Amino acid sequence: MADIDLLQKITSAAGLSRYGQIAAQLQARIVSGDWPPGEAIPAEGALAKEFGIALGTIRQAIAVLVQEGLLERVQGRGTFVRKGLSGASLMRFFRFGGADGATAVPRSEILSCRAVRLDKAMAERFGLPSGARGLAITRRRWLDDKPRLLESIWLPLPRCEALQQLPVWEWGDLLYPLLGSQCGITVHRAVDEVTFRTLAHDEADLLELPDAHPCAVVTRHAFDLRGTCIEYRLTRGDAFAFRYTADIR
Amino acid sequence: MADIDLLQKITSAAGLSRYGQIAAQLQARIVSGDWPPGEAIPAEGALAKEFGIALGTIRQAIAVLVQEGLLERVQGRGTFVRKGLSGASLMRFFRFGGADGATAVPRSEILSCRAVRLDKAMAERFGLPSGARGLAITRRRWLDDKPRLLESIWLPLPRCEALQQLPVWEWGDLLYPLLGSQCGITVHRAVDEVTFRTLAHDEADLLELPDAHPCAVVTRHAFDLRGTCIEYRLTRGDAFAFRYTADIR
DNA sequence: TAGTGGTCTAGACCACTTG
DNA sequence: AAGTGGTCTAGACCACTAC
Repeated sequence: MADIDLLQKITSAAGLSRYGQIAAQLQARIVSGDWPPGEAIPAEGALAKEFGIALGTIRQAIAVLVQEGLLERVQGRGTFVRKGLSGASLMRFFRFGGADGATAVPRSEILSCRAVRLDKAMAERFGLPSGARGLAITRRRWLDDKPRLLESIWLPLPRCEALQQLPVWEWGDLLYPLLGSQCGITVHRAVDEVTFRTLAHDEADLLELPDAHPCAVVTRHAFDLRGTCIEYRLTRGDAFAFRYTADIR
Repeated sequence: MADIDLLQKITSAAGLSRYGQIAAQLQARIVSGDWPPGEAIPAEGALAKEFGIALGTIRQAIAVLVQEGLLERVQGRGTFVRKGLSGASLMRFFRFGGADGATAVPRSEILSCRAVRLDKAMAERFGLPSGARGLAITRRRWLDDKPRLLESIWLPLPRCEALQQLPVWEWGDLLYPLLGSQCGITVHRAVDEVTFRTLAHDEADLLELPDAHPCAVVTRHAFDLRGTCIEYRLTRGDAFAFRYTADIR
């Protein structure tokens, strides 16, 4: 009992509750790949026994990671490591044509893909030194046989080197599953910023829209399980197809 | 014990856990005004005793309402009914000029305010019969001595009747605190939908922007504690001042 | 010092899923 | 039937806030 009290005081001094510490340890195992995405983690009872804590406490730790979106609980089946984002989530911002336009995956056409020197700002995003190398990709996305979105994507090297080996016609329509299978990167979180401007000449040409047509610009930072930025993306689409819903409080 | 088991079975049959039921009862007291916004609710121990349940269960019930945004817990002080939205939250979508533009409250200029017959769609939003009366308000909002936003607001009558009695020059810059003080309505949730279009002649005039200038349109449905829609608002602003950040997962 | 919420324990039984 | 998470109990002590 005295041991437990002492331990409690030490952890409190460190600024973390017991379940907070446990949550951090569980997170470490997920991040390290010890428990891969889609797999079940050990049962509550087993974990409680392993850490030498009560059931309620391990449940609290798990609840933290569920809240963070790292874990998913399913009654009767177990607790699972969440798979990464599908990547189709960018379409949340646009509604093109048909009724099922929201769910359909637009076809991807790679316009260019080459290794480049990252400028200072871009390298900093990826936590790399200035002048580090990256992959610069230009992509056009089609829906209903019409060009809908224009994307400029930057990825850090050498982390995404495997992509260079794979011919672009084998990439498929979604980047994130590709990052998972080829580079072992799970995209766990993305932050999108929306602004608005008019299209440049070349952009308008590629999107088959009039010159200086209004467009919505979505700037995305995507992060892996560790919280490291692993993608910077600039998406442009017809402003008049933009539609977004926000729920406040 | 047998009583408790029986009760458990009945409640399960009803599809609600014990803490779910308790949460519903607490919510009812909040909605009814029994526990007004900003006030503390009784302590956990007192509630547990009143409902004849364990501490952990009442805590779970409270957690539900915290998650819904109805309650707020503060260690050492108590659990409080959350006050409604301030109404300034619409500025989340726009960044005008200065650094503190995000926090500043724009000055409100009421252009018109009159009682009208609501059309079918509008009456349905408010849960009123077709042809019911409502208040139609046009408002222009200023920041840095420039017109920034144009708002068309509809409110249900007779719920908001008190507003008609008050001269518009005494309304102040924020609508929601006014709805609280004059009509006893707490705005607890809002759903905003963003689209883009170009300005009509009259709109461009009022915003001192060129004709057919691109604009962002925010369509808002606001709801009270009961979940009833109590405001429909259409806000228009310069598209080039639009900026919004979304965090995915 | 008294009262509040925050953390933690060591059990019990229930509901759901799978084999 | 066995294993999982979901609900609930009846306590204990700690950290924070206010008087």
